[in-house]
Amino acid sequence: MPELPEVETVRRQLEPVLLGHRLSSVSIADSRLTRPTSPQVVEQRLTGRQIVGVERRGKYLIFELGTVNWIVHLRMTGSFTTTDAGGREPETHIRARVVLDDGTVLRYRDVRRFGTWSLLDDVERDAFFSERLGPEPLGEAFDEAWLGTRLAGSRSTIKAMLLDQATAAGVGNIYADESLWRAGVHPARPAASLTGAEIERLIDALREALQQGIRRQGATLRDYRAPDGTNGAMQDEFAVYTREGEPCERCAAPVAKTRVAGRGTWFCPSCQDK
DNA sequence: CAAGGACCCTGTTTGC
DNA sequence: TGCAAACAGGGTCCTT
Repeated sequence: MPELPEVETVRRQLEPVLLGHRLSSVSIADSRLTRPTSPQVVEQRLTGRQIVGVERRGKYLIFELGTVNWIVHLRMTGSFTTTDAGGREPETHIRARVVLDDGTVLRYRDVRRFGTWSLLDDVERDAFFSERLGPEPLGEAFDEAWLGTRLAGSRSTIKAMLLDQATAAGVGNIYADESLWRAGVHPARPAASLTGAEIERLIDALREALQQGIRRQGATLRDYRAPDGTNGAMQDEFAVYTREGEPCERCAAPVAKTRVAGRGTWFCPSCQDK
């Protein structure tokens, strides 16, 4: 489940491979990928373009192609792999292939076919992001004033608010649970009940969890792979996520699993305040 | 109108 | 043991 750290890892690996190169050929094997646009139209519009930027916004990858932006969301099981790197990449569920002008082959794999590719010009892109994404949690705009205002006007749980991409772009199930544990806040707490001190702690906790995820090149639970084919290592450092029954490393109480905001949720029932 | 649920998918896990 | 049902979850759309 690629979240901000996983997508940022993908971006950092793809940037040096793609930047400055042209797309010699593009073939898309899954018509779902580009809906509602047809794969043929997207193939034709991508082919021959030069990649002048490789960016990320929330969980979206943005390949800047001059007059158009190729925007990719990996959703649950999407991944890019570059070949020539030993040919060890999986052969199943390849939904698209891109060949660069230097012969590099970029493969797009997506078992569950939830991922999306779209082409937007700069105006469309800005509108697309501004109407659904809040600030980058690692950026300056994500501060106590912003989060405090959002939480104060909410009647849902803090976990649901963290998962809302309009609160902080790029947070998913893993980093929501990990940051709430770091902050010592129970995931089912009403968002509006957090104190100023808790909001400050949560901002720091979220940033730390995301930065740790980036340092560890993301978390590989099942499908996620970096473009060079390697696994992330963040799953080895989870404090609570998927660790039901194991001792909390802060207070030794067993980690509990429950369901919050419709998602599997792991937390320490002893040191995350209800 | 905010909030919760269904849905899209397919491979894996669970439960009878 | 075998097989069907449940589950996983990001984002969108629909309902409450």
